[in-house]
Amino acid sequence: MQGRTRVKEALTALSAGADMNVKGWVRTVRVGKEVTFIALNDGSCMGNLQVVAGPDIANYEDVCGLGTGAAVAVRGKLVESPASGQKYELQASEIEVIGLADETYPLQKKRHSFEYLRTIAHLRPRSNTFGAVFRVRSSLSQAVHRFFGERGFLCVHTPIITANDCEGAGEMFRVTTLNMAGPPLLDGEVDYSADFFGQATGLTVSGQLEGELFALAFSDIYTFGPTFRAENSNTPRHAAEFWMIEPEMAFADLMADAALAEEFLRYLCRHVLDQCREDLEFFNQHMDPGLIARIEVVADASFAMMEYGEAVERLQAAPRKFEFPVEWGLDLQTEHERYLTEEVVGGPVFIVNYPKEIKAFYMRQNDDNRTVAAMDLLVPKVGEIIGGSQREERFDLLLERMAEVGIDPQGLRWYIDSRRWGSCPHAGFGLGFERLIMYLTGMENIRDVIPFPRTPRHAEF
RNA sequence: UCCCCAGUAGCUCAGUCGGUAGAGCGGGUGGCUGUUAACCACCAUGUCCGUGGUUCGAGUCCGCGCUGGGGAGCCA
Repeated sequence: MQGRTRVKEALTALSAGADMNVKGWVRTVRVGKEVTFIALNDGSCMGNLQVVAGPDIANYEDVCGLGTGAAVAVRGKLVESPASGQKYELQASEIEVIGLADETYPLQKKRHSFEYLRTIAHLRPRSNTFGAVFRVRSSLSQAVHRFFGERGFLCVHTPIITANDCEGAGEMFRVTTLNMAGPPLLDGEVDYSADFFGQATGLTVSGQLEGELFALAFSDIYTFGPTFRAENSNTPRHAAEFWMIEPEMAFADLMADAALAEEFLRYLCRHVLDQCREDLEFFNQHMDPGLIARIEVVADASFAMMEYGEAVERLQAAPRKFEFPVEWGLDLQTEHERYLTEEVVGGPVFIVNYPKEIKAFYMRQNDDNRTVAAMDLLVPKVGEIIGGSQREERFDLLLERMAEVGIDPQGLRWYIDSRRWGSCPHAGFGLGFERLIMYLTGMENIRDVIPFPRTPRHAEF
């Protein structure tokens, strides 16, 4: 007998009777005089395989002494379980102890706080919750690529190291090989012309600008990669390193953009409902009792759409007080967004056509001269989950807008060139991957949906 | 960065009016059992975050610092 059978395959076998090898980590051991039970997990699914060992196996004493966390290989026969609680169990004929775990193993067979588990991020994937989180994360990641692949979108890997420092999308991490203790100086300032790239560089805060260039060659593209923000944000929704999905479509306007965002989000909801059911039920039971119902609503509903101007009117007419003022021209706060999606609409809603003063320079100016073709998708419990826009494709207007907000066109010559030759209407959006995972699992802290999260003062592991 | 809350056994927490510290889980030992994060009995657990102060006496009150969490801002 060769190979290794995964716990998931064993538990879902069509019938009992097969001999198999199963390898994994011990979750609990229950020792008896005549028989010992081991709950074995290999990460392939939420459930454990019950291994039954009798005194007849060679190293029965060692097996009885196993602790939570040990790695073992079990050879045995899959049999119908005589007791309730599981359909099958593995009647062991041989148990090899591969890696011991003594009583100092930090994961106990009890509930731990998420705060504590963050301090042992190297071990928490062996817990039920984090097993489920990272199975869902992996499955969603693959679903993202499948969604775009099925629709003919080109996957583009935009650069991680960049010299764009004028996107205004947040503070950048500096990338340098200069000696920090004594950098070369020019007129009292650090001389980046002596640096590795001959100029100041940092980690990307967005792949959008490069993505646009590829959309103007391949029509429909997307990026899915890491993004870095050096903001000192201490909240459950922000990390210094996170993953972002940014599709971009040529010959598309804001409505086409919103249509894609809606199709995309509904596809991903349907995906976890169909493909991650066991893990989702775990979250629904332990984390967020309304989770599955909420995802089902989004998977089936069509999303509402509301003009920014109407949103402001609705907020001003709201029978409740907000902490922050509501007035045409001001940005919507989290409390406003949640009121709109939870109370006014009761489901996902696009807010479109924002005042140009509160949005980025690359968004397309509308004919009213005071709004831009921007959209935010708001969902209950989270607020903004997708932000996108139609881009300003008109050369003169783009330059005009850059001058207004004080961006030096020289640093973005390559971007402006795309409007010089063969420019066309195009649109795209950005979705924070971790926020999607939070939305679809009910996990409430971004640090608990990233394997080894990076936040201010935290880069361990 | 601002505001609020918390820090006590390996983990989760209790600790009253200021009087030298407890429970559950985990661990150890034994018992029992086709068991289900088993059950029963016994045993051991401590820089009460650090620091300075008030006090006869501080886990408890006060100042400062550190760490963690929540809210806000920034945003995805």
